[in-house]
Amino acid sequence: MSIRLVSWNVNGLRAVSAKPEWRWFAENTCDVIGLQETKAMPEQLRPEVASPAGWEAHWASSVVKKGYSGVAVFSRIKPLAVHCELPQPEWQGEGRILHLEFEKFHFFNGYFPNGGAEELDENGKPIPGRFKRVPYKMGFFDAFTAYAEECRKSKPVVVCGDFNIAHRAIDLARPRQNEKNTGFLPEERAFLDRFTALGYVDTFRHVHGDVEGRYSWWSYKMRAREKNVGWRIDYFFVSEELKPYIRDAWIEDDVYGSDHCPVGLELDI
Amino acid sequence: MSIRLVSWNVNGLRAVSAKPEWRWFAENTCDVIGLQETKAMPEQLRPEVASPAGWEAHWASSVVKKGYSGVAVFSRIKPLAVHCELPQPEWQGEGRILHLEFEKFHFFNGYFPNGGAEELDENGKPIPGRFKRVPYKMGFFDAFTAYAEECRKSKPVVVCGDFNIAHRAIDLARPRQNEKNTGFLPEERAFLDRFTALGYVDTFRHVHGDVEGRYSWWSYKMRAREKNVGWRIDYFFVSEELKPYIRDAWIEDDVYGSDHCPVGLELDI
DNA sequence: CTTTGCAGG
DNA sequence: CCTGTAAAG
Repeated sequence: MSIRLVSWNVNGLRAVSAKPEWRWFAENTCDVIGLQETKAMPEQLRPEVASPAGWEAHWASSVVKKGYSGVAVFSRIKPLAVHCELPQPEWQGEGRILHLEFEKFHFFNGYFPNGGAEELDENGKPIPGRFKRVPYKMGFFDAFTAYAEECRKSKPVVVCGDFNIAHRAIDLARPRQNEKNTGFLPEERAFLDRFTALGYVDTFRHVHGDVEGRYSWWSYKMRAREKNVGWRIDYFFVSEELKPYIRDAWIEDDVYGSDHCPVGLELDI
Repeated sequence: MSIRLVSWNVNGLRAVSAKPEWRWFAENTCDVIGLQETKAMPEQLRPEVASPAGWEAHWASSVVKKGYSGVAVFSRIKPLAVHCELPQPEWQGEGRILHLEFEKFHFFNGYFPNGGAEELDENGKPIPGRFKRVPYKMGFFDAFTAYAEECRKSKPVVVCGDFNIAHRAIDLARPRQNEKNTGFLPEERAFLDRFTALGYVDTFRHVHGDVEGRYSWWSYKMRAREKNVGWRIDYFFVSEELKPYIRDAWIEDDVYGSDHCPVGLELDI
């Protein structure tokens, strides 16, 4: 027995679900699908997208700004409980977290904040290395980690989604050029150091070791994807109690339709 | 000897000039082309669009809002003088009028104001028949007429462009349904009554009489164009001194690429 | 570069 | 419905 889970930042579910690439969903044989950046309320989608037969669908949508952020989880397994967003109002409203409690583990689907644009000084010139939303991003990660740790007291944890951080130099094509760009800032990388030190295992690295050139996001600019100038910022982490049960972890970089590709995890269970 | 002039509301010159339909321009054998709703500054266009070889180009662009309104005139004949906008500052800034003085006549290319959306009452409900910009539209027409009459003292006048008014019931497919819609309001139609009473001749009607079903604009909604549910709101008027010289006037309703089609005039001269 | 939102027509 | 804009990624 095994359970297969996949995660995909779709960059607009209305757009993706109108493309031929959306057959990815119909052809998918996994048990749980976490989507990020849905940028839509379910009622804005065709019924077969919002409520596909054979799946239970859950949504967390942005209420602070429409067409922004948003996550969804489709599951063939009925969860014991479902929670939208983090517990504190401070971190609610952008539709970033769905928490499904399954029999054997807590499952989190997260669209973690982007660091945003560089801050501008009084003269309107960008301040190198200072990004508008990095403080919010770091606070969000801390709040998430505290909640995950709390949940982990009852059973193991699986976290997937777009972390908007490449952990190590090996996780992006151009590490040196990006040391002062959000997504690879020292303080962002340090969060993933702390997170993994708590016992959250990067399942792709666990399975594939230090393989190079495997990414999950490519800028739409400069034909980055055809040159594989990418970043690995989409992850499946499991709390280390589940490490013995990791059967496989992968990156579906043959799937197009978004600037991200799906990533997956299979657990023996 | 004759001179041929055409007028086209392109609904975005950047968009049209990227479509195959823009071959209309390259294949055009006329002497003067007036465009409306260019929605662009010439420097935003490819050089062969902004400054086509063999033509003199003139532009009046909106300075109050970018990507809005805007007119252009391409001429194979060098004008004696060129004036942008109406003389009074009150009616300037939206890029609506180009006035080229030729040897035998004053030529005006106009994008006359749209009546806008219905005004809302205190409860946010639309007030039937009350449109936000109809007062501005009527003021603009009066200012234009005064200017044209002033110019007409020195030589005859040719006026083309999008008037955003259907003159008579015969000039739109659904007159009854539109009696309370801007474009066919009594006060708008009354302006064209006054304008023609001053001696400005609707050249299409002069040539074709009361022919029905010939329109120059179709809503993009409801497949109006394939059903020919249109309006004739694009005109060539000439002051009656030129009436003996009208050789032809036409509507190029086989030209696609905009919600309007071109209209044309040939004068013996 | 791409997806959203929105104004304007 | 289509063209522009802007914000966000």
